[in-house]
Amino acid sequence: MLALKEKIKEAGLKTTPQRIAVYAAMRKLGHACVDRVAEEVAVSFPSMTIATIYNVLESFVNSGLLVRRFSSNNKMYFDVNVYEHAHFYDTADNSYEDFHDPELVRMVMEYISTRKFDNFNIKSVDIQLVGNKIA
Amino acid sequence: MLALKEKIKEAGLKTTPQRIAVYAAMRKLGHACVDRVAEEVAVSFPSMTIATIYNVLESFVNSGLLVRRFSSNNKMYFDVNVYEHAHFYDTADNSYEDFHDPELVRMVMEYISTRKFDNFNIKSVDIQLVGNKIA
DNA sequence: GTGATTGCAAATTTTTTGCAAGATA
DNA sequence: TATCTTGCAAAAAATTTGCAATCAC
Repeated sequence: MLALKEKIKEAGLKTTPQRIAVYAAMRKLGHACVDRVAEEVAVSFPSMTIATIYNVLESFVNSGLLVRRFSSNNKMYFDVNVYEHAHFYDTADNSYEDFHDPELVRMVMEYISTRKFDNFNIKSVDIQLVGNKIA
Repeated sequence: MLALKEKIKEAGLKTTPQRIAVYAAMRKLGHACVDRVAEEVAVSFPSMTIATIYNVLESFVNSGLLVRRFSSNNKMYFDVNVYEHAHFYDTADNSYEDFHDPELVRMVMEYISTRKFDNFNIKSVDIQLVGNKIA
């Protein structure tokens, strides 16, 4: 529990019980949409409102504690791992799974760097392996 | 205009004026969200309702005339180019631009194919170069 | 003619907003 | 204590639904 507070403080945010609860939920979930976070938070903090969850998630994104993910179901998703990495994306349930493969990211970044894009400033590269979990 | 009808028929769909208008709009726009399509369609077909636009877009996705794109602003986006290709994604205005580079896609696919994923069936790979257009 | 498609209106889902009350540093 | 954060309630934005009327083949 201390590590959670530390991370929030480190990010330059005040450590409120609500923020701790949301960050703990994200630590547990890894990737999640808002209602999934709400569901998880409700276990230990049922009085927390959905507006606060939105507030907290946004403050986390703005301070670099979470990153938003790309989705194809018109909902916000967040990732607790903020370093650049690839993902599996399951189109059946819109879930993510990390694909930890620094070599792949490095290879793509290196390839990109050989190209000149004078009309676009690339900040990151997002790679998703799209498909479905095998039952 | 004939090519549009042909494509729709080819996809196994009845060629209604509404579908032609939506497909023409997508051909012009390349990538678009629903309200952008509606705006474009309204020029030539102002009586068309938003529900029909959703219907048509969905029928197009189901029949392979369009593909959905991943976005980070909780809205549906569609791509008129259905073959696999990478994109620039501008986080400032949530716009896409094609990054036609078959070599990149091939390289990543080849790299992926050297890995065994026995719990995930990969259908496609989505690569987005995330950043901002330079003014 | 028949089944698919459209239009409409209402509902649902997801996200945002404004502001008063409360908590943190 | 001053400022930031939370809770609430309402609104806005985006998508979906049901059904009757219309259209394409």
